[in-house]
Amino acid sequence: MTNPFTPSPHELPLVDSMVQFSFLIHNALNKIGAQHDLSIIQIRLLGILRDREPSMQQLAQHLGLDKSSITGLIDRAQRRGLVERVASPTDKRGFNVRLTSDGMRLIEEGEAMIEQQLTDMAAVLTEDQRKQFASLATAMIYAAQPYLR
Amino acid sequence: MTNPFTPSPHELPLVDSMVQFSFLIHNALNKIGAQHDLSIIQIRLLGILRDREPSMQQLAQHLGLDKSSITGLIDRAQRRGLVERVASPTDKRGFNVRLTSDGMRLIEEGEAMIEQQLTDMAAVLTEDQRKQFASLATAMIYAAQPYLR
DNA sequence: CTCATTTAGTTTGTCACACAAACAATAATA
DNA sequence: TATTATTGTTTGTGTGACAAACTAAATGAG
Repeated sequence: MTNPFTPSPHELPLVDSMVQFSFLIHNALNKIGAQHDLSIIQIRLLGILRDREPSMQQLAQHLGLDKSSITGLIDRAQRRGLVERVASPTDKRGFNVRLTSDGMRLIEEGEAMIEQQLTDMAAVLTEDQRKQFASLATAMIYAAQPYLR
Repeated sequence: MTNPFTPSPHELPLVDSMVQFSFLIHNALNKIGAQHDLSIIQIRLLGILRDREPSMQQLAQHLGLDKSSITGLIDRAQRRGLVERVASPTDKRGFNVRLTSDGMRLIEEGEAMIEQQLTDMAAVLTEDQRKQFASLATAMIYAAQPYLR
C-alpha cells in the first residue's frame, strides 16, 4: 500500500512520458556537463573518441553534423587541450582526431558521473523494473535505428 | 520465437538505454520541429503558451532560462507572428505573452505530429508493454522532479 | 600519364540560442 | 518620500549549426 504522505502521482500518458523522460535525461546530462564546462555535443564528441581516432569526415557522420560544424567543434576542444589533430598517414589532406590524456581524464570523470546520476534516478525502480525498462527502451531504440544493431 | 532474419539486438545496459532513448526522442522532436522551422525550445515555448498567458519572468521560470534569453526568444517568435506581447493590466513594466492564432495552429499541428511519431515508435511494444513503459518512466520523472506532481 | 573530377577540410557569412552585466522604468517598502 | 527591488531590454561574448565558396590533395577516365 502506498504511503499516504507521498501520494502516487497520476500516470503520464505514453507520449508525455516519453517526452518528459527524454528531457529529464537531457537536463541531467546538461548539468553534469556544465560542471566540467562541457556541452552535450562535447560529451558526445569525447565519448566517441574514447575508443576511436576518426577523421573529421567520420566524426561528422558519427555526430550527424555538417563537416563545417566539426571544424569549429574540434577547434574549441583543441584550444582547451582535450583533443588533437593527428596528420593522417595515408592522406595528406586529412587528420585523425585523438583524445589527449586531459581529454581522456575529463570524459572518464564525466561518464562516471553520468553513470552514477542516472543509476540514482533509476533507483526508485526495483531491479526487475530496471531490467524491464532497459529492455523496452532498447526495443524502441533498435526498432527506430536498425543500423545500430 | 524470434524471427532469425531480424535478430534480436543485444540488450543495452540500463544507463545506455536511458541516454540513447533520450537522444532518440530528442532527435525526433528536432526533426518534426525542423519541418515547421521550429527549434525544440520554440516547441516548448508554444506548448507552454497553449494554455497560459505568462509574463516574461514566468516564462523564464517555466523554461529554466535567464530572463535575457526570453527577450530574444519572444522577439523571434513575435517577428514570425506566432506570439504577441500584451501589456500587463497590473504592471506598467510587464507584458504577458500570448499565442496568436497562427501560433496556435502551428503548435497544434506540431503536437499532433509528435503524438503520431512517438506513438509509431512505441508500436513495436505490446499494449501491456507500453503501459509498463509509461509507468516506469513516470515513476522516474516524478521521483526526480517531485515539484511536478 | 595527364586532365578532369571527387574528396577532405577550412573559411566566411549568417542565424539561433544562452548567459552575465549594466541599464531604464516602474513598483514596493521602510 | 526616499530607498530598494523587480521587470524587461540592451550590449557584449561565446557556442553551435548550416550553406556556399574555396584550397589542396587524391582518384579515375582516357
